[in-house]
Amino acid sequence: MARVRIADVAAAAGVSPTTASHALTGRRPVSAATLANVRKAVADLNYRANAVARSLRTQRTLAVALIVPDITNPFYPMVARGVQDTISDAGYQLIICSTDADLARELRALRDMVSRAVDGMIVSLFRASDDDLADVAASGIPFVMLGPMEGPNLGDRVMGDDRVSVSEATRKLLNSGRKCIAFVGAAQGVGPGDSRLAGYEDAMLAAGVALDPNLILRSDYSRAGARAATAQLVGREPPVDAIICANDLTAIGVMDALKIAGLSVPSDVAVIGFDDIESAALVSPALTTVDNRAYDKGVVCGRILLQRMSGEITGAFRHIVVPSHFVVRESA
Amino acid sequence: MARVRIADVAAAAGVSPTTASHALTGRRPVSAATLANVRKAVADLNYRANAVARSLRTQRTLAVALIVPDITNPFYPMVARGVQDTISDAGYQLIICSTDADLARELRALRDMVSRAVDGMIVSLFRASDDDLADVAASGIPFVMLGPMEGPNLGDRVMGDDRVSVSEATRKLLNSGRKCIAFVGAAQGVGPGDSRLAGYEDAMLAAGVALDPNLILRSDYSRAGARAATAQLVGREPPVDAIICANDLTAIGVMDALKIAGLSVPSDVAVIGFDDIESAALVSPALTTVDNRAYDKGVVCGRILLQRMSGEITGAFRHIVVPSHFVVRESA
DNA sequence: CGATAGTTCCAAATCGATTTGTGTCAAGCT
DNA sequence: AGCTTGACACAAATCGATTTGGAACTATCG
Repeated sequence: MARVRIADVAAAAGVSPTTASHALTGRRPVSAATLANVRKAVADLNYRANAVARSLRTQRTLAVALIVPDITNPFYPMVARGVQDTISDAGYQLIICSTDADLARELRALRDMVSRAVDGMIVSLFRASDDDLADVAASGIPFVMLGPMEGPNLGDRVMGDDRVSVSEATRKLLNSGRKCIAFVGAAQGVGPGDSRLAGYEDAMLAAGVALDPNLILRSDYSRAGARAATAQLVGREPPVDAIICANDLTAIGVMDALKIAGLSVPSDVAVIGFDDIESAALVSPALTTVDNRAYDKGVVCGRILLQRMSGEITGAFRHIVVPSHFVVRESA
Repeated sequence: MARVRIADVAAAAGVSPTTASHALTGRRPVSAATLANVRKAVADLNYRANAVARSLRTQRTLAVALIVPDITNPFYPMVARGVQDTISDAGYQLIICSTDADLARELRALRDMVSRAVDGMIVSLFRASDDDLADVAASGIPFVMLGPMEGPNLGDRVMGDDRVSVSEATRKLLNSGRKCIAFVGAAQGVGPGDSRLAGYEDAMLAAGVALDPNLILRSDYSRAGARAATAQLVGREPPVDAIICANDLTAIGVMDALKIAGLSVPSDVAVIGFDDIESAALVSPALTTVDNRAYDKGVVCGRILLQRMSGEITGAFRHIVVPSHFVVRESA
């Protein structure tokens, strides 16, 4: 129960703590006999170095923090997996903090991770302001921002090309002969909805179609919210024959409403989502959507962070775009 | 960039580090004037206590580790949320480690968390053996096991009543007149499938129905696997008129196969899943299933751990069962 | 043989906080 | 006045590892 210290190991091996440390870390050479003795003592006593003490001395924790708005949103676990697969070979542990998209919790997580002296951070914030990130930057801990948000140039940034990919999806609908295309999104400034709406607008304008504000609805990324919003779209003249949605849950809610209204997808109305969550392939008709490449984004974040932490790259912050894939299924 | 230490704060406030520490921790009283000076110095210098140094001295990290097989399985993020909501008020940070149900990673995570001296652990293991947990127990760190697995009495345990609830679900099918009920599960010893199968068997035997080995299929918890397995069930005589599944994904795969075979759910065949994942409500027909209460299990784990860490409970380990809910939708 | 280089090991300093032991001073009480 | 008590501040020890600066000892070589 009483923890074994390196001094105990050293005593058992008949050497000084210094030598035991050198034997275990390989920082300086020790004789083969000493090495064997120390190894044996470690095994006999079941010694595990105290990472807290080591970190204090070495000024490294071998830990990377991932701060996300909501771990139950399937996007983030997939990001986490990408990060972990990337950094764990270099010996880093991933610490995941979920903040519930709550400002106080976001701030607390940021402060706490700085205080715990993690070696690097990957942050995806919904509410925190630039000043809060400035605090992190001031601490000298390298960090990567994940998400579409604009912001100060305080660290590296990894983002999707939401705007471009939604624009392309919209163009495809136009090319396939859809005439009246609506967009169901989120309140302004909340999450990634704005850039997706911008993509929709880009494509419409590029095709010479005037934007109709009545075809742009605000929702809240939820299935129920989308269902309610869609009610406003049915029965219009000319009839809406395609709907672009800010995310997959919205698209599923839209399809609920269409079914209730007696419209069939995709023959009457085409529907396109965003994210490619697992459910997208499960609903009927299966959802045509845009894969946001969560895993790959995690990998990219992990890689940049590794390079920053090792000093391999310094100076100017990178802005890396991870392009999305269009996933064609049945709904469009 | 150079980190601010408490000595710097003390200097700025014109007191000794000792006094600064007392002012900040409240461990001993200080004069109002001193307190104000120290607070001001903290604000001016933007001081954040180094948690590593503090942990070394206090022998507490205020961190709890959650070790799970796969963070992308929606069950575990929900558990994480329950844990976090429970422990964060007490000042604990949650550290989530995903092990990919890989033995080497499970061991590494266990060792690493012991080495990092977390104050408590919640572990859900797929592969690791009892000895490995014995190491954790030997370290004196309290831990809670989450999952249905049998095992040594080394720590507190939180589990579902999978067997009972599947048994009840099966009984309901029998009561509603289903005659030929199959079970699609997983390979023996992998995950929670065994106890669910046992529940199926309990109900069948209790109803005086002999078990037919041909009605018990092994799959792998995946949609595709279940689809393939189900092929063996169609066209039998007497026809299978109900299928109990080890989890929801399996159930969804089963429904895929039934649709292909031209059978309708639930009129020809009733289907029941387990877990109540988000997709369960999204598929068509919506899946009747058993809610495994991930969030509540997280809360229970967190509560027990808090009590152990505070010394509020000691001695004999608890075995807590979190009963499941039957969720009736359209498929049965 | 003496100088030099190379091994091998140890004592002590260090990381940055908290905690213990002690001293000082002023107020309260007999 | 003398004694006790409490408030307040500081110096030094402490947590458990790593790292620095030598010391001791052994080979090698001219």
